[in-house]
Amino acid sequence: MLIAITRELEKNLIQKIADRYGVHYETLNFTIPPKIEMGELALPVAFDLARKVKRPPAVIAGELASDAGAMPGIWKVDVAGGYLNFHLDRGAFTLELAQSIERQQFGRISEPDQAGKIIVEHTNINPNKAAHIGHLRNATLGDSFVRCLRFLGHQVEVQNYLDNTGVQVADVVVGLERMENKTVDDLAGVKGKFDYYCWDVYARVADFYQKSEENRKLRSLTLQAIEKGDNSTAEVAEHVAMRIAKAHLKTMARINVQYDLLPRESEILHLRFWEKAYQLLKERRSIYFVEEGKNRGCWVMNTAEQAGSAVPREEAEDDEKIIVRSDGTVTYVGKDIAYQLWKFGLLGLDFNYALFETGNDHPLWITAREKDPESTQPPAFGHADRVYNVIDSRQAYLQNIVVQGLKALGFEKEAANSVHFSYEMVALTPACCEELGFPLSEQDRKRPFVEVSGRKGLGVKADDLLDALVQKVLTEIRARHELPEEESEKIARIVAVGALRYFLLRFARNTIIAFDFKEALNLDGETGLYVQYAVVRAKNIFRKLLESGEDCPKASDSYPDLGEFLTGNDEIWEIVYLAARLPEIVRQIAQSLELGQLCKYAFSLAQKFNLFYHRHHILSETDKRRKQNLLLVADLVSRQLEEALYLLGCEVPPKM
RNA sequence: GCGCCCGUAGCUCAGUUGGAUAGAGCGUUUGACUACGAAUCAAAAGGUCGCAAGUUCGAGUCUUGCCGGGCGCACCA
Repeated sequence: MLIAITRELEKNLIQKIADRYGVHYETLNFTIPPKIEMGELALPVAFDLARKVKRPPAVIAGELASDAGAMPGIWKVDVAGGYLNFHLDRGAFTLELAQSIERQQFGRISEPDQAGKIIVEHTNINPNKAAHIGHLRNATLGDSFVRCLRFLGHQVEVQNYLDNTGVQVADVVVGLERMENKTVDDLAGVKGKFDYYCWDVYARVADFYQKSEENRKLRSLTLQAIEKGDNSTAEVAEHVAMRIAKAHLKTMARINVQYDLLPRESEILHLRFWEKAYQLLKERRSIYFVEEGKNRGCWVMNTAEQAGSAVPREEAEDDEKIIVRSDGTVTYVGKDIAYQLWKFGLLGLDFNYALFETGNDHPLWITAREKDPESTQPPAFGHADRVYNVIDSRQAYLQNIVVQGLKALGFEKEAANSVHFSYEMVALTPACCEELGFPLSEQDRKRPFVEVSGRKGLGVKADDLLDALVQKVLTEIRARHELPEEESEKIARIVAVGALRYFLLRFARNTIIAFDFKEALNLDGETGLYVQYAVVRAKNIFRKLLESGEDCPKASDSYPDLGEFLTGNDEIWEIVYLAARLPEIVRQIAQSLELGQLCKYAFSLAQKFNLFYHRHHILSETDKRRKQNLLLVADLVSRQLEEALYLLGCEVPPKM
């Protein structure tokens, strides 16, 4: 809606500028004036034109203002300095917004900006230990991004890749089989949180490897046994990977994260995805065999900007990334290239699929080795036009190689549409490490943060953090309300998840989150809870209104003096205008991938609403028309806030 | 050594493709519940945007150099 008005305005002005000055712009950059009294949209184009036509900006702005006066949706235009400031028709705009919200459109225009299917891959936790806070950041970023894309009308498929045959799983299997002497049957009998159990085992494997060369050899022997299949070690690996994957899904379900498909590495191997990709890479000469030097016997990809025979061997070596090892096994990057090709439908192969039981109503599929004749028809997976891989920034180098692989194969368009959704890690503050009972070296204690390490068992487990949050919220609820325990717990869960997701999403992607319990468990100030509370307050107004037998206003009702009311109330109009900007914010996020912008938006809208709530006591308002206007505003703000919360993956509790 | 990222209030962080007076939260100080529930609101104090040049109508934002910190650059993923 707002976007439509802006586009219309842009189109008209570009034309007017061309007619009057003979200067042609492709786009115009609208900004927002510092104060709402100055208007809703500002355009500094006169500064730029001033240079081009050699006349003062204020004069140019004045001329454009008179041209732009009679445009649809624009009430008036004025000039300040060299800025062109546009004022919207407040009453008409507000009613249109209210109607759009009532249609569940939230003020957006209906068509997506670009058609085509989008795949978002996120979470991707190695299924060998419990999920930690770093994984939560990945999953919340990925999940909220998916929600935003779907809000904009895109078709999105969410994939959570399971590296069920990798080194990390092998390490835990070594620990279980060789250190703990466990068989599959023993493991099946392990009660309690299996992912926690493996967390501890995994943390001890490093020491086990340190002890002897023989122990270290077990790693590759185990890995080979897993890849080969049909043996007891492979069975243990299968048990571990799937059981832990289920634990991860359960953890993620707690924070409202769901997936459409679980592609497994084992299928990429068994269904020979890699062999197909290997063949393609060799045919197109994207990789080559090295006869001598340190990479002797390997198939490598040259990652230099301009590779050529002119470069001496020793230098070329530094730019080579090994894709196939000298023992003939493929590296992770190789498998990832195959997987990425499949995502775009370029591999000419497909997985088999089976439904995966999750206990919730969202259907989840998993790749399977064999076709299941009994299974219902799976949806058409893959064949994306655009792919986002949510992976932390330390893997930027590898993501680049995958994209280079696509380019080398001639898939330029797909390479350009492969996006590394990069974000920085969650680390621990030194204080947090000590709280967890981890001794730190003198050097580490001086550092701003300490990296989470699964190998050392150093990290805050996702479920533990959530439990701590739920407990904290629960004590707050008990102090405020007398409710049945079950209801308190339900509210506590919603509030805790809101707080957690908001906390993880509010930072910019390339900000390292130095995790600290005090900060993460904080429930004051800029938190998800604050936004939830604003909605709860708004809903209380409408609940009371209904209880007293009055009707809630509808967008289709008549509001005879709404325009006048808003013209006389800049503060209230400012709230409405901010509420209308939700789709614009979401559209920005589709570009910037910065979910923090949505947090900031929701928070500032909630802040303005709380002030509004404080200043205008609606239910006791005696002027009927004024009351109706206030109710309309409260309603539309509350609904936009609820939608923003939904996009952040947060729910609204019935009370708090 | 090469590549990428970050230095903004006491602390934790925002700051759209360069735009109008650099913003939030926490913490500190002070005030507001007989109200749609105060998990709230109001007010105050707090800044050489790491340093120095440059680009231009305009720089926290772009360029270069320097200082300080982080992350990559495996026949691991």
